[in-house]
Amino acid sequence: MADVARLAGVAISTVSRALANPGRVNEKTRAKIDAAAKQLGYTPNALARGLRVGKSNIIMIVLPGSLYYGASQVIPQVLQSINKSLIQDGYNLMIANLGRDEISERHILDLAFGGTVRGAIILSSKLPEVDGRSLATAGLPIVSMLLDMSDAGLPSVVTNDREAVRDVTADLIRLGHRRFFYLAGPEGNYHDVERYGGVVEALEAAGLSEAAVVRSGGKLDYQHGFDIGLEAAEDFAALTEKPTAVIATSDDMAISFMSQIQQTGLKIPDDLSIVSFDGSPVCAFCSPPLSTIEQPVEDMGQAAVALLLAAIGQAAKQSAVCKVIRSRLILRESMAVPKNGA
Amino acid sequence: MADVARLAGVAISTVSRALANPGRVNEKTRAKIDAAAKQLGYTPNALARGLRVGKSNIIMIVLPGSLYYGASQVIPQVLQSINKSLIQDGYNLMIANLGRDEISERHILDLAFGGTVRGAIILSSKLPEVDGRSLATAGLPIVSMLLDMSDAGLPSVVTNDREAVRDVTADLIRLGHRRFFYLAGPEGNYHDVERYGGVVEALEAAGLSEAAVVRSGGKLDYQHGFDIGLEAAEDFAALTEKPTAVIATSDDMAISFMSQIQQTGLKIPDDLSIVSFDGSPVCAFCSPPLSTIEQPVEDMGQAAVALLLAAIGQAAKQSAVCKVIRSRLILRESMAVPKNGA
DNA sequence: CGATTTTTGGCAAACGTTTGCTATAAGGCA
DNA sequence: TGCCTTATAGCAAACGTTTGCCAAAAATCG
Repeated sequence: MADVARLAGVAISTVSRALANPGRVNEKTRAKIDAAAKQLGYTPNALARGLRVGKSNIIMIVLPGSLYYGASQVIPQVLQSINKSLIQDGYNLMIANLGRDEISERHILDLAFGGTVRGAIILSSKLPEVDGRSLATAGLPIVSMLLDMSDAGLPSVVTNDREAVRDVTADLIRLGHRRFFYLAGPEGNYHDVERYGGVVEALEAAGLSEAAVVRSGGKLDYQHGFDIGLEAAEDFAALTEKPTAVIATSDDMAISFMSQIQQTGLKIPDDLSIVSFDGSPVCAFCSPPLSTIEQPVEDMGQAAVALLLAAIGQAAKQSAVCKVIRSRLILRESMAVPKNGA
Repeated sequence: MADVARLAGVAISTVSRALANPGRVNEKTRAKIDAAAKQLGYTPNALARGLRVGKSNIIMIVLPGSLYYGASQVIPQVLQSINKSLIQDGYNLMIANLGRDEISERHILDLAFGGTVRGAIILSSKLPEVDGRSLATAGLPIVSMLLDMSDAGLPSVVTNDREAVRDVTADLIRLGHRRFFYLAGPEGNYHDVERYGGVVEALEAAGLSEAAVVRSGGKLDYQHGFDIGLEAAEDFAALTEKPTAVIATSDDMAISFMSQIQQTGLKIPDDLSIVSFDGSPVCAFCSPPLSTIEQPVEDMGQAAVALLLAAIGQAAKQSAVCKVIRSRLILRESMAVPKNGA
């Protein structure tokens, strides 16, 4: 920086002000300084700035291992949209994987308490906590994505899962379906609770009882979506009275389930309608094309960043809001009026 | 840190030595210091350390936008395996998207020249370069992944694409196929050159001419894989003399192509065999299940990290090696002896 | 017990910025 | 010219570490 100052013929403090602050310096000298910096190929040292200012420009995204697999593309899309939004405000994105091991937790806490990161976006239900240090008490702005954790004081961005699944169940009822098969994610999981709740609400609204839906799965995590579908196909085969509509909580489940069930001779959608979650592009090319509820992850990413930057902006912690992004049903041929049987 | 020193009853310099360096302090006092640090919930400030030591512990991964889409899961798997490997050595992973815009390039250069990152793993064919600053001259250890850039002096990790596609083409020839349809990625792209080259090599080895293969695509980037497959289906329909085997350079292409082509009444694999690239899990559940050449991205990630850490370790730049990870053909029903026609 | 080695204390400089301060310089206005 | 406003210079402290140095203390050894 001293070199730049010398070349531009100004003081070192002026260079600093020109480069960091916006309006504190005359436009003419700023131009001179910029030119000098460019000529020298000078780039301010981010570590030094961060140290001096007491805050970094790095945001960390906490990803549970379970999100990594499957055709749904949520991870890449989330990362891309979040990174894009962050960059516009001069922030960088750092990845932090959260596993079941204490090491990954400790690692995340080190990042938080060590001043490396300025804020966090978490896609996990659990906040790392070990040895008395907890991410919740790190004094770090945090927003939760995918899961509503506004009760715990974290601003959150979620989709209207419950409503979406309620609507699509109502659609199925309207088509004439009366018996349902529900492919569950991990038991007790936020998404599973919401989605199953939506099914039940729709049933009740139509005067049907919860007995109209058979649950399958619930043991495996979403990352084993394909396996869940396969097991569900076995469960389905064992049923004496077959449901006519399937509601799957991920595209992976739906795809493997459908593939398996078709080999037993069942026709989709004539014998069985299927709808699932996530909006994976590949669903369009299944046979038959699969109806799916799109997760607007890009919008969610943007919203999460907006919330986080707002939280960074204001010192005092506001009350936690929960922003709901509407998901969208992509209707394809896998959903139809039940033709055979019943 | 001063607090920790006081509580442990030692000097501040001893605390520093105990926490940062390994062997410079007695085991007993180190334990005392660790206990004090834990009790106080102390975490060393990474920015300050980085500033003082002159190097950060952050590695940046440069991702081109084109990699983000599709069912192939390369991005998540690469990120996960790289991050996992890095953490074991105390490094963190930062994401840097490389678009076609100058802004993203400038951003990456700022990270490199501003001392934020210690090294980079790039999955892009182009090194950011603007205003005389270039990533190549940032004095940063860099390794290239997916693309062989050892000619340009970058240690690289790639798969044996050419060989893999040569082998599978030879398999197809052995099954009796004589006319081929090749779904290309972007023209001139490293992968496309390698893979197409493999096809031609296999043809020549079997005494067939390059005329035995019809190319389709080449205009769109891999991120539009599904579209490429759809267009290819049109191209295929227009052919008077139909090939009996398809070699697709991504699973996305193969999936949409197969879906489309089946609607014209063609049977797979009886009328047409298909094999593709990437090893997406979803291929197992296509109808028929799709043969695909698995990209061992996790191994590649590990290897890339190993290479990078080695480069960081030794000050002087060694000659650039190119590490080849073997890919694996997952054989499924989409490849068979041509039954009809011919 | 004295000699030697290992460990620690204490000090201070350094890393590259930012920022508050005062003082000087430049420019505009009456 | 004198006064006021605005812009910059120059200085110095601060951010939280690491690290070289030397001296002091402790441990080890013969």
